[in-house]
Amino acid sequence: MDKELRKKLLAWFEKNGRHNYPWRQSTNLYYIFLSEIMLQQTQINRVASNYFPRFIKRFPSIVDLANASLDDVLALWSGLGYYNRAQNLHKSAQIIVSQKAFPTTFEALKKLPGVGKYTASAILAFGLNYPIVVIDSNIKRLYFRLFATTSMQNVQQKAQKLLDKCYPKKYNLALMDIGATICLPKNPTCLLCPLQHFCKGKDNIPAFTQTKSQKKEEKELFFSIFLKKNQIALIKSKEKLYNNLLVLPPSKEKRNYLASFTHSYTKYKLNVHLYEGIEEDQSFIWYDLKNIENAPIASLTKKALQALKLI
DNA sequence: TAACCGTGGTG
DNA sequence: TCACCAAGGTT
Repeated sequence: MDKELRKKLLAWFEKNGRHNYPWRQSTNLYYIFLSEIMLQQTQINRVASNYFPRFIKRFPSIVDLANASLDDVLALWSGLGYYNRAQNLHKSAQIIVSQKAFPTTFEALKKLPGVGKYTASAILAFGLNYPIVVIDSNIKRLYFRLFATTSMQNVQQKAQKLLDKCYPKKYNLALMDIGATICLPKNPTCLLCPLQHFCKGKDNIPAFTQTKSQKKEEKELFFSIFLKKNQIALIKSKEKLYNNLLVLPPSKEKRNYLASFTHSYTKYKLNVHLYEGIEEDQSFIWYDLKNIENAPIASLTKKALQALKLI
């Protein structure tokens, strides 16, 4: 039974797998590593069409990345979100270069900052064709339905048994691609699925589908705008949010109102208000507006500058 | 362990 | 329009 499933899976993958992404056509561990970090909780097309090629062009090798400044890495990451990933990517690159070899064991990979259980196993399976079970959210959803369970322990056991130890890379990529294109969270297209005859949960999809709903929380944010000779005052954030990025200074006194806009992320719905700055601070970093494309800033900051028609 | 970390696409 | 969500990790 398992053998037949694997055969169907591989046949489907050869024909229908998403083979065109650049990191899939390479065995360069740096490419695999970079793509895995970038793809965490991020839409694949944004990575494929923009950020991945941009990074490879600017930092062709892991040595180039390790030697770059954090500001340059954050600037290149600007707009992609979850900026700790960029900082951990940078740190990990430095660790790997200092060790003079790319780690090739699960334990060594998982020690790298920003590399968890999923990423470590993905690098082993996709980069080294190492026989290991890979479980991301796509594969988890697929396994829940295939095995008709909602227990991760159950999934781990059954997945270990099902794993194709001859073709682990293709096997895991196939499951991921089916999860991403067929076994969707809502309205999966079971009729197109090569595993439909093996799927124990296909007649009761909702029972084996986890949903995460979170209540929105509205927040008001106030920032100060200081302008001087086509330069704007920014500060280096030391908060968890946007840590080490350049952000607008917070506004305490609210006198000369300039503009407002909204910005949403995870459970937060932000109402952002911009006021004319009053008192300058020594911590200000005066940044050339015409060079803002190369700045380590978040989308929120860019939106503010756009609301003021400064960029 | 549950909360937190971003953003833009999508139906 | 807006809730959901996308190759998770850290604390």
